[in-house]
Amino acid sequence: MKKDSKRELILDAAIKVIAEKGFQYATTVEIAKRAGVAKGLIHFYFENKLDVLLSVILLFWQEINSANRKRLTQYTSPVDRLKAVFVTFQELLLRDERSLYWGKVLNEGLPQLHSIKSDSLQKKMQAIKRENKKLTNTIDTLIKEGQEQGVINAAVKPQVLRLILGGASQMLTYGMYLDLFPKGKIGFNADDVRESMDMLIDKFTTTLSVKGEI
Amino acid sequence: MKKDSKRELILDAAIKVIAEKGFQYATTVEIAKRAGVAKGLIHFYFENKLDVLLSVILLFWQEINSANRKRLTQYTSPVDRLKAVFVTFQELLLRDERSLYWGKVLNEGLPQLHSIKSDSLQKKMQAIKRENKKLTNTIDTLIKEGQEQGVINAAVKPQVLRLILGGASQMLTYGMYLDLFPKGKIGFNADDVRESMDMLIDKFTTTLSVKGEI
Amino acid sequence: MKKDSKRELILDAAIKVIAEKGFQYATTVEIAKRAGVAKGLIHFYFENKLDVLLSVILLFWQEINSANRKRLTQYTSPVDRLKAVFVTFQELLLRDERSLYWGKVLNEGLPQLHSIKSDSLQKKMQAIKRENKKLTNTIDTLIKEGQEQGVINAAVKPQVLRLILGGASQMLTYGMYLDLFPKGKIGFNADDVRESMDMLIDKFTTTLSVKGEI
Amino acid sequence: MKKDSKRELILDAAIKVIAEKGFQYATTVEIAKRAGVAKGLIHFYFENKLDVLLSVILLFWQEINSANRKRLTQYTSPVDRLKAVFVTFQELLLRDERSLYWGKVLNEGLPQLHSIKSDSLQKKMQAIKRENKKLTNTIDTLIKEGQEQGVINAAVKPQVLRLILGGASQMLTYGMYLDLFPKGKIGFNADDVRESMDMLIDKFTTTLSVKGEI
DNA sequence: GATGAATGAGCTTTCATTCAT
DNA sequence: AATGAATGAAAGCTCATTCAT
Repeated sequence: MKKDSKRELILDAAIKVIAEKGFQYATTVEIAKRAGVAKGLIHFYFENKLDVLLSVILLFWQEINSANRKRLTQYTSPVDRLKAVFVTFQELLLRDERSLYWGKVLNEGLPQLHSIKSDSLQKKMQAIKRENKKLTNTIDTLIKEGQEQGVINAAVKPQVLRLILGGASQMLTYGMYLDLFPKGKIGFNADDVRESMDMLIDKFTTTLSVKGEI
Repeated sequence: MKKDSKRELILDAAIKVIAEKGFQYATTVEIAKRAGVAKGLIHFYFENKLDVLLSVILLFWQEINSANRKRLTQYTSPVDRLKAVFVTFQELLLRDERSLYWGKVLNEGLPQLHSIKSDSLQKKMQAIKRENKKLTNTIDTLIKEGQEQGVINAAVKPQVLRLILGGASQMLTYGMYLDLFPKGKIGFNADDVRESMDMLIDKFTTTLSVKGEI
Repeated sequence: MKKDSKRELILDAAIKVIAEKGFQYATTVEIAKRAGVAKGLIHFYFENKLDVLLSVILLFWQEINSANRKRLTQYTSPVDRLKAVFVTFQELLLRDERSLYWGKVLNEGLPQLHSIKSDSLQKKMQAIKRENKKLTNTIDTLIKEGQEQGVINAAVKPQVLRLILGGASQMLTYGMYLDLFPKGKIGFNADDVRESMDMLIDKFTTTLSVKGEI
Repeated sequence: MKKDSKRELILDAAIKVIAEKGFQYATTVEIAKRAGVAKGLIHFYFENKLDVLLSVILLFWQEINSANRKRLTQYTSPVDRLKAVFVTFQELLLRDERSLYWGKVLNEGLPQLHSIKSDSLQKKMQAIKRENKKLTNTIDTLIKEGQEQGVINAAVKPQVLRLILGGASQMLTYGMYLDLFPKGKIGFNADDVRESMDMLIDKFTTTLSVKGEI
């Protein structure tokens, strides 16, 4: 940890600068300045600027999957577990200021695989996709299980429901990010986000005996 | 129309290149090449590269508000009108291939206002924000009306519901965009998107006398 | 004159724009705009932008030599004629506002001959040098005659005296040019310039009987 | 000195290229090539191309004022001190080849202050004007003192005499500059220049009890 | 490990010039 | 004669990356 402290300073600075300026407009000079290290050091710890971005993103997906692994063991019903996934997502992003920037960074499109020459970066990209797919599969599987058990509306295609929930979750979190800045006061807080996501998932479930329209 | 054909070629090319590469990686050279014009012509019709981006975005919001103005007169109930807003959104984006790119371009973060020096671009930014606000206000107002009339769940804050619907809509449309490319087959089509949005909105309404779970 | 009116408008505009911005920063767009004609018309009347500059300069030297031809016939003594040359110079430059700009344009260095490819421009350059040489020769000859007649200090090399008189004349005129602009009020006027040049020349002459140190 | 060697190489190269081509035709590529460095390095040491020009000019005026400060303590009479100012000027310019280029660079018109956006360049311009004013004031003051003591012709306005002397000095030096190039052999040398300036100043003085022609 | 001077490919932008109308 | 849309060479400048210290 002492050993890697500079590397972490760079990653921390990179998340913020990339979130604020976007990947291309985030310059190595500014990242280094924000991290309090010399410009050259970035290329000591990372292959190149893209490597920094990929490292930031991979770290996020690894953390989210790792957090999910722990949390999902606590629930058994598909609906509770589905809610838990999004709670994990929100918790990770709302943990601290730095994490909130992550939500913005993830919006940065990943570069086309074929445009990456370096082998090690190719592998890092594959790792990111694998982690990403892991979460996607988790969600889709939970939805399907819920539909088979008759507690989730079977009329909705799993991937469509995933996109609805993911889109809503992302948008609400993005709202939290904007709230960091004075201009963008949005009128709701982290608790509202959590409740709203739970409520949204409930719209697609019939966990209790029966209940209205689903 | 003949007069502005080259200008439109540039805008069309810009939408695609920006959607594929992102604004920052979209070079003027490539936009010009794709439009089949000399690169100098871009700066004849536009102040600079940013002006091209802003022009594309402004055009979109103007078209969407204009389409809404027409469509909303056809409905009276807040719920129907709310659905109509998102139908307009989907229709505009699914109209043709070019439009689909728009959804991607809109994800490009707008530059910080204070970083724009030029007066005319400042004005263009203001115009975009105005059009954007117009849509936002329309949606929020419809939700509030629905809540006052008791047909939309009053427990959800209007701006939260707007973000949920907007996020879902955007994510589903983005899925359609990915479908353009061989790799990303997503397993649902434009009709699915429309139905899903209607269904999602219905989750928050009690159009029928039945109150159900809302 | 009606025939060439547009050509003259362009030359007039060019003098001012070049004086204000310098030759390179004087754009054809601005020259055309100031002249009230279309940009393309410049290339109808002139081979290229350099041709405009050379035409402006050639015109000046032709006018000055032509004015000298007339004026010099009115005087016989070398000293009077020498003074007359500089009076012509001042008069031409102080004739009107446009002329004053000339003084500034003349400061623009002439391009290296070998960098001019076009034959016709090569010829125009030669013509300018010829006109320039004509004036130089006139001055040097007058000084030599004065020295031979014992009325001009023979200790000064003719070309040195020419440079002294030319430098002083140019500097004083340049002061008048600066006076056009609010900031540069210089505290002397056209009459002061004329008197000063006469006085300066007198310093090097013994026109009267004898008189002190010369 | 080792530290700044590249920066000085750039300044040296810039002086020459600007003198030969004029500021506007002096390209950063050529300055870099002549200095033997990469073109990017220019923008490492200087804000932009204009900054290079301003730095060159400021350096000159600082050197001239500094040299004057030392030299002027050696003389007491206004006339001797006035001559000394121009000797300093000549000496600085004739010190080595590089210095001679300075005379040409100084002829480049300074850009209009209001066209400079950058704060630091605004300050550099102010510094140049201050140094310039310092020399101007020195000369004008010496002339006035001489006039009050009755040794300099009181009929000439100080600023007019300054322009006469300055113009002559500049023109003679410019002649020396042309002598660098094969084509322009001018027939006088550095000693001629110095003597001529002394002689010119003497024309306006009555150092000896004799009043002579003044 | 850490620094920052130095590099140069690649970008946006300018603008003289052309040419169809 | 006159226009101005269109061209493209060439410029200034940025910034990821390298490397001697």
